[in-house]
Amino acid sequence: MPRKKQEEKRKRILDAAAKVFAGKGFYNAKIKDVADEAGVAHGTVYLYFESKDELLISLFRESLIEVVRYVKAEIQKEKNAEDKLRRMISLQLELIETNPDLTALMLVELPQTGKFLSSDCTDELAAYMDMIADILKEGMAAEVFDDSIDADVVATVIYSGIQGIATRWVLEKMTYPLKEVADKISKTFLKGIKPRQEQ
Amino acid sequence: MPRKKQEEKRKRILDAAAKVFAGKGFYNAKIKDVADEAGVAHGTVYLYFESKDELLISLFRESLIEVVRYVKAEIQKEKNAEDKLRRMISLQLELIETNPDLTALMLVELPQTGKFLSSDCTDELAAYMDMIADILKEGMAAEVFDDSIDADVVATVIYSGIQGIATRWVLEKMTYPLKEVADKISKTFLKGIKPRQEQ
Amino acid sequence: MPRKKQEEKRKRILDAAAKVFAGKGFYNAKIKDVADEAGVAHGTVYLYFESKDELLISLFRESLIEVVRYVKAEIQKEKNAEDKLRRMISLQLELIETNPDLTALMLVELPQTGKFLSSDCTDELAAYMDMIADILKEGMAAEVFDDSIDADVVATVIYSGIQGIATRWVLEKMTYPLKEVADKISKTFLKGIKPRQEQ
Amino acid sequence: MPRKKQEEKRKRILDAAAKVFAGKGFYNAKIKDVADEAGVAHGTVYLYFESKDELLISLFRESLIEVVRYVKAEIQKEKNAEDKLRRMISLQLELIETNPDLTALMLVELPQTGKFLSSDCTDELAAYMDMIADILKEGMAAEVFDDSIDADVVATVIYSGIQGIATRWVLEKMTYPLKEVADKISKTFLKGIKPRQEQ
DNA sequence: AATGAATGAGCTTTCATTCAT
DNA sequence: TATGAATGAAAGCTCATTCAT
Repeated sequence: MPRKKQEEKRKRILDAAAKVFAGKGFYNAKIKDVADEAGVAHGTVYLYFESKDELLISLFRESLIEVVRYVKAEIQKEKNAEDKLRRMISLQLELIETNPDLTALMLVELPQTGKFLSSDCTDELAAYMDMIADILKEGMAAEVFDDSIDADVVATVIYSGIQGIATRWVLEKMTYPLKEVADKISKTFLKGIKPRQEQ
Repeated sequence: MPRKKQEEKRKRILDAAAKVFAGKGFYNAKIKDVADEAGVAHGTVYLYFESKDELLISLFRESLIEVVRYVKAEIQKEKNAEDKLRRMISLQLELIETNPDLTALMLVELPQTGKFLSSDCTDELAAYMDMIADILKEGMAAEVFDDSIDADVVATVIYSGIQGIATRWVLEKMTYPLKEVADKISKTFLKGIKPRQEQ
Repeated sequence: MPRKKQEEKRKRILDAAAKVFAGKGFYNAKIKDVADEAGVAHGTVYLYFESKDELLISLFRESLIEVVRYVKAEIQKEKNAEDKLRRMISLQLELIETNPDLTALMLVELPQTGKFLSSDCTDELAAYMDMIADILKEGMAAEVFDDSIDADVVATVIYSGIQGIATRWVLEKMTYPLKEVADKISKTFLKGIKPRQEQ
Repeated sequence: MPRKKQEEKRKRILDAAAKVFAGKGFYNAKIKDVADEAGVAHGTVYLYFESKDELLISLFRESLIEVVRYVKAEIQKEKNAEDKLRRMISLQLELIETNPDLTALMLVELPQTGKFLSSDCTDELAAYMDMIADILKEGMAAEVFDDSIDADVVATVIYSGIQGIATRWVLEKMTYPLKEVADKISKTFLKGIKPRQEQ
């Protein structure tokens, strides 16, 4: 089988895994379910992935890598830290809206699994968090952000806040559009909830 | 057997479950593990809980109820919305520091499980979120908080932000004290990350 | 506790066992079910019977002994073998109608159990079969029964035939009265199904 | 795997189940026992049968269907009702002699189970009983059987009588040949046990 | 490479039995 | 005696993984 075909099948299995794992949870999902969804025999999954665990980890890692790369690229286009932050938040929510399966999975299974599977995708997650922290630090340096904040703490809070909104959106009926929520989040973090004179 | 003794054993099993489920994850934990930790035979667990699932759900629900009751009571003691919010954040982190097992479980298993087990503990979670939203609304009415914010969205972001910090703390080595982090979080949400003249 | 009370409780448990075992089958019935039905704690059952198996065996043996004694006594009152046979068949069906629980149990569980539990109630069953064979032999000696028949074989066929009718009656809705069936059975065995001149 | 091979393995499991269930009783037999006897892993049993219960039911139903078909076919070859009845009794005992496992199972487990498992094999059993009743009715119409008999009752008695003999044969050492017993049974039912002039 | 029949480790759960009260 | 909480052996069943085809 040509390299191309192979890669394609691998991708099909990964996509199926995202859908199935997101739909019924990693532990409730059977390899057979994933194989069926991908349209292959369940034995075939083992030609591409070592184990069920490895399938999940691969899914996490590769998705995260892709997301980080994409978001980083998009952010470079913005001039200043504030716009970068706004764009990042907005992008993140867009991704969630576009790939709810993968998102649900990350939100719901990654913490679960990340802790117990010996996964290296922690690195990728850290990379993402670092990206946010970097934006913050850039802003602090440029004095558009308060230089007394703790970049790591705030980065974590921002990342988790977005995830929390996403979780709610996913667990509820996924009805309302997330775009308008992005502005509310950005505003919350940028200006805080206490009123300011100058605004 | 006296009622007292019975309740005590039930509690012991719940505590053991919190520890074991937090330690190895719900799906990796065996009923035998919980029983051993509680110092009872594994059959005994089934005298107090219908099934492994019900054990987890009970653990979630009862813990959440207790936490919500406690935090609500504490918050009443504060005069204004800003202090209530600070106190709430601070309390939440204290609780996390005091009961890392339970916290880890909530952070890591609740999303996982909440989605797939037909649990009613969603109600309790909603109650918590509502409590935060209520503080925000009170502050908006008193004009100490910006009245243009969306209380539900911000409540979710705050709640998730705290959880995110907690997750990081739990997944990392749980070394540094969370108390000082509380102030950083409060400040982030109250003042935002953009500098202000008046401060 | 007086001897009298003790015996009464033992009897209550046996009766409960008959009802419960007949109702859901020996293997599906729990000791708890029997205890509940008897109105005692389930631990109490073990004060009167060694084990669940022994409870069943006791039930079988004691009931069989009682039945054999009763039927034998009744039969003595009849003068000739033919009347004895008729009476035996009739009595047997009456007993079935009066104690459907016990009967169902004997029909349904005795074969099952008789084979696998090391039970001595085989003796009692043999005693019953012997009683029938004795009637037949008596009739053969008195030349009211054909002396070419094999008493053991015919006794078995008669006994089983009655049980078969009873089984059907029990498994169906137990509606129609068994009495009239008794005559049909007697006639079948006495005269056969081929027409006779003299009748 | 070819259809043929699959069917063969299914058959092997059914045969093993007949042997094992007959040998130790359904409830005492473990799936592992059946699997071992069939020479497969215990998980394999579940590839062919939904559950232990379903295995038993399948065994009953399929065996009964086969027996009924075979006996019916054989009986057609006989001209008159009397010969048909003799042949039926004789065939039945032959089958018992040839397949003691299956027979023991039917005798011992079918009543037990038929009552508690929601089985449709009652239909098959009824078909068998009907077949006997049909022979009787045919004889009654042709006036070779007494037209005052109740075909259903007599059919039940005959069927049960044969089973009773079989049970005894199975529970005892299965030594003597059943063939000669067949004649005794036939004679019992045809001529009755009371002597006749014409014979 | 792909298949899916077969495997068997390992789990949850049940319930007969025990024994402290 | 009577109770019922506690025990733990044991069994049914699942499903990730393997491997002959």
